[in-house]
Amino acid sequence: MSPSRSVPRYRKLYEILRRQILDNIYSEGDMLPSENELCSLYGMTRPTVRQALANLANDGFIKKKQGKGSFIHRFPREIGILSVSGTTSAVGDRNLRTRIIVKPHLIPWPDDFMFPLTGLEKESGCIHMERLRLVEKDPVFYDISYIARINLPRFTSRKFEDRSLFAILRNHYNVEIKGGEQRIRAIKAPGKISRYLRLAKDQAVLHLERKMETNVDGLFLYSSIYCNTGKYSIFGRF
Amino acid sequence: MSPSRSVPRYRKLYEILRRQILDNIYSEGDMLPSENELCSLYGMTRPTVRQALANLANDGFIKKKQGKGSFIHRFPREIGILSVSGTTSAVGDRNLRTRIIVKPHLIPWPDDFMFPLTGLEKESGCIHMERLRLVEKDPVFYDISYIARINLPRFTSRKFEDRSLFAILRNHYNVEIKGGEQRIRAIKAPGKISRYLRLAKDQAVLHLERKMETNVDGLFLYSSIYCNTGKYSIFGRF
DNA sequence: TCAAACAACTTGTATTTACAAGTATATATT
DNA sequence: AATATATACTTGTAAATACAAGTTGTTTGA
Repeated sequence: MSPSRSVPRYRKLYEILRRQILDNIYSEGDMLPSENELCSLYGMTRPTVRQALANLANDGFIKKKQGKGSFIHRFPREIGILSVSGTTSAVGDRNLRTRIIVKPHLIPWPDDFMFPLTGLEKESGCIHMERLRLVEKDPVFYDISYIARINLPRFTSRKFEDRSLFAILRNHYNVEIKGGEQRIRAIKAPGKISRYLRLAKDQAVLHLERKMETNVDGLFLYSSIYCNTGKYSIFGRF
Repeated sequence: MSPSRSVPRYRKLYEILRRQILDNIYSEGDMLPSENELCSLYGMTRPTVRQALANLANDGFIKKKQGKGSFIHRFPREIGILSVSGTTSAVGDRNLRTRIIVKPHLIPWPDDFMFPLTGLEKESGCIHMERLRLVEKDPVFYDISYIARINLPRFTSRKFEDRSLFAILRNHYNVEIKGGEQRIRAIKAPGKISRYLRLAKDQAVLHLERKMETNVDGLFLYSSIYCNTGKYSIFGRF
């Protein structure tokens, strides 16, 4: 009956305000309506409103000041070095394009994988893909992804050209990244990657090995990312 | 009169549980007492207990499962790549020592500083220090710090040998890191730093430029960190 | 024996109420 | 006019209460 089947009210208010902030309804430093105003606007009580605001503050969309109000903070905090939405937001607003180097296909897991795997993951097989990401036509990231084939029907036949891997996982499979861990090194890139990134002789790259947890139990995403930081540097908030 | 002058009750419970977790009272995966048990144990109501638990979950100390309970999660999420407590927790439990290369002293701000500065910062002058950090006797980090001299009396005369810069700021000046931003590159280190880090010829290092926000209005901490990732890699959770 | 239903736990959501504490403005006082 | 003071806002903390929803073990029934 109710169109809101089991979506909490504080969550709905969170989404509404988040949408408004992302759509530039407010500008940097603007004050949100006060908690009491939000209460009457959306017909809920202060604890509910406060939970929504706490989440927004936690995600870096607003900053709260006792006695004053809640203020817009333009740049939401990112998770990890690169944003959860993939590498997209890490390089700002610049034009970012993706070239598939190796289309998603099933392989056996590599022998000495960068992270230990569970039994379930080993049994499920591994979806592997490699993508080159270009910023303003300069190759900047070489991204090697590994995903266990757990509840991902028809995954290898999807088109990955435009939208990011994360967007597809989120929209078609309701998979969301919850957190993860990563190792970072400055190393020399392998020859093949070195050519794709058009590296100078002896030029080092930034190498990330990441394991990402999802909301799906037992499903993790792995990626090995090589970054050419010669022209663009990786930027992140925390 | 009350020894708890203005420290909220949920915060106290947070500190108690955090201390217990850090002191290994529980082991990985253990269940915390239920919310109702915590209520009667510490004489507070569920909303108060829940606020403490929410903060713990947010900091990565526990994971909550509806219908089951709150479970210990050994590794708290870090802020940024390296932990807020400095580089200490980024390399795990290994023996980490600090050598002061350049003692804290007042300098004019560098001309082309890595981040834009406010007028107040420029007027206040800059405390500068350089430290070499060794993991198991291997030099791994070369850390150059810059702090505006805002409300930091007798700062340059303190001893920085043992405790970290962050510990001193926290304990003596009530300065806490709230967030920040950083740029990361893989580059060749300058000669001097290359020698301190005992780098091989042409070996690249990871270079971080960080700006950290604090709870003090207008006070930011800046650091430029060079990491030798040849032997140890930087590990982080998010 | 097996399976469904129930009961007893857990955390999640939400309301209502109250007061404390920080901030800014208007007002009265000197 | 300058300075206190009151006031009306804001967010912060905390209680008491109620029910929803997920999990687990037990009891009941076939």
